[in-house]
Amino acid sequence: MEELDQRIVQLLLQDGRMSYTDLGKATGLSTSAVHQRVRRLEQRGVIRGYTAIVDPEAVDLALTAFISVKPFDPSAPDDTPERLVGLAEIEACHSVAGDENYILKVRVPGPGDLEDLLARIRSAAGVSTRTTVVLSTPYEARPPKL
Amino acid sequence: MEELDQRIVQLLLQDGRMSYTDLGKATGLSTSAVHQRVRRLEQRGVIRGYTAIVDPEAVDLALTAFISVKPFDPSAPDDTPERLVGLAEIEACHSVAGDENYILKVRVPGPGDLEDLLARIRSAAGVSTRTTVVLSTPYEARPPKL
DNA sequence: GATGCGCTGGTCGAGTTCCTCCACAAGGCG
DNA sequence: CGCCTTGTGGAGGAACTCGACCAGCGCATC
Repeated sequence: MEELDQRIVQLLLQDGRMSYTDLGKATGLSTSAVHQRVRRLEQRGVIRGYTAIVDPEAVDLALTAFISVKPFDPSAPDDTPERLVGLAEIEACHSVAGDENYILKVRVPGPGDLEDLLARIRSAAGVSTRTTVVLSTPYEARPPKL
Repeated sequence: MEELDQRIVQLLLQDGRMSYTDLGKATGLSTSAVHQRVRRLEQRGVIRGYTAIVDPEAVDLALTAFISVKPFDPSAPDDTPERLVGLAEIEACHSVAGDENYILKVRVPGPGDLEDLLARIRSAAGVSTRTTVVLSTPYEARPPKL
């Protein structure tokens, strides 16, 4: 990816609502040119979308946890992600190397909901779980430096 | 938080670039009223910012990993997050319950960079590390359901 | 080595839409 | 009643978006 696109992406990572006009000023391009490039980045899949960064506690999702997941039957075909995709509390699902197969990042209002969620995960995917509760998060969702 | 704010936040989680006019149509409020509410949400810290969601591979950050971190000296005052905040490869830092003290989420171009980063983490924070490499991520950064 | 063609990626301008601020109204509440 | 909060509506200015046009470049053709 070339220099200009990279700078545009960098700027949009830092402020996803920046206007095309400002992006143009920051990159030395005209508004239309920037707009065109952003559209291309979007349809190439480099930019997958935009979102607000929200304080989880303010929306009643005070409890974050990582759940490591391992199928009961390692020989069965592994469709864990599809089985879990319907659980909205799961923010992310990573397939990982190591003892367990997947790491899930989940957010729930409180401990009771976590207990409930764990039961639903186990029954939906046929897996055993190991949960690591997040006590606090010093930082999160930092934009990467390109 | 009341119903209307919640719906606005929900919409902005799904599309961080939605215009105030559209937010108004979706919530039945006038453009000005929505704008006012969003501003309040921002300055109350409910909305911390906006960002583009970018395909990591497209920006040469193909390797994601979780690094669990534990100080060499458990009795020393723990300022690990501050010591690591300067390392741009670290996307998130969570203090967790369990055997280790923190879980870091990091992104680097490749294995060599991970090795290098681990060395920098250890020397900067005086910690031992255990890293879990992400093989693939079925989904990530899903907007929570409010 | 020129000529000419198509492609890519840029500027410019104009019409439309959106943002943003302000004045004012409607509803709690002491 | 007065005050605070939260809405509405409108107007001026800024931003978006589209089309027309242009410059550079690769390349087949003469």
